[in-house]
Amino acid sequence: MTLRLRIHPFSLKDTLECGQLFRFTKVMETYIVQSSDRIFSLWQKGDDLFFEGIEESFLVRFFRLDDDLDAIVRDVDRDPIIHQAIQRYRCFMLIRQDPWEFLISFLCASAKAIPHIRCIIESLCKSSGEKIWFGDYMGYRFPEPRCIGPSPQLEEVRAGFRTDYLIEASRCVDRSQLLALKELSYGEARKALMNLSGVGKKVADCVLLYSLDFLEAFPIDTWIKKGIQKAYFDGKRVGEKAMEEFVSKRFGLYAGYAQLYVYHFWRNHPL
DNA sequence: ATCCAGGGGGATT
DNA sequence: AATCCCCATGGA
Repeated sequence: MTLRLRIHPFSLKDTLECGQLFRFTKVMETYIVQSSDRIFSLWQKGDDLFFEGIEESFLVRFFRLDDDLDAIVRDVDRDPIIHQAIQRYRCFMLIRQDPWEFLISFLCASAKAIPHIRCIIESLCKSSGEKIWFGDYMGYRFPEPRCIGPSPQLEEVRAGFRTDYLIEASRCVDRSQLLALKELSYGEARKALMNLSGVGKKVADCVLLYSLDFLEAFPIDTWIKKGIQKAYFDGKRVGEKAMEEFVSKRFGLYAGYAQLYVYHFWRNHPL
């Protein structure tokens, strides 16, 4: 059965393909998406989002339609630069993902290009077995905690130096521990995540923002760093600490949404 | 061939 | 705290 949802400023293509989500396949104009234990299909026509294989309530959480985007954008829109980014990139939605899957995915992502990250993750899922069908499309489930260990199959994933990160995370972390981080303050949760090897500030902030509802997290990667320096510091080098303080003061409680907009703004229009 | 890709860890300054 | 180097892999 096909269901429909109206979402106004919304681009399904950009939201799925912008690098926050890795497990999807495009068949014509339809996306088959896998996230946590779900597999479903989506396509967009104008302001209408059509979907199969999933209930509406899942998508409302998935695309964070439960956020008051108008209020968030109003709050974050604090200078001409972010204003411009919002105008063009507001149709990009922040996707709320499963913390375990997201953590492992971003452990694979360091110093990698997006297409290759997708290959590694697909290969990781394939290596852990468990086929799942959606119509005549066959996918693989994401490996559960404790299911990634030293093995020939894992070697075949060819994750390079990231392999040890995956093994340790699989040994030390489960979903309940990750979800429990939601009860902590942003700073405490961030510190806790950074105890894992392979998790520094950037990856910790991504996990907090994209899977644990810490909207104040503002992941700073190489692109953002360059953009902030050029746009806000007249091209001069800025220390990590100073930059963190700047973005937190400038963008406030919903800095994560600001990050989504300026990230794509600076990637697509290098200064 | 050489560089770089949504980084992180460890040592050194 | 800032800077260097290394980590393993594949694509440009």
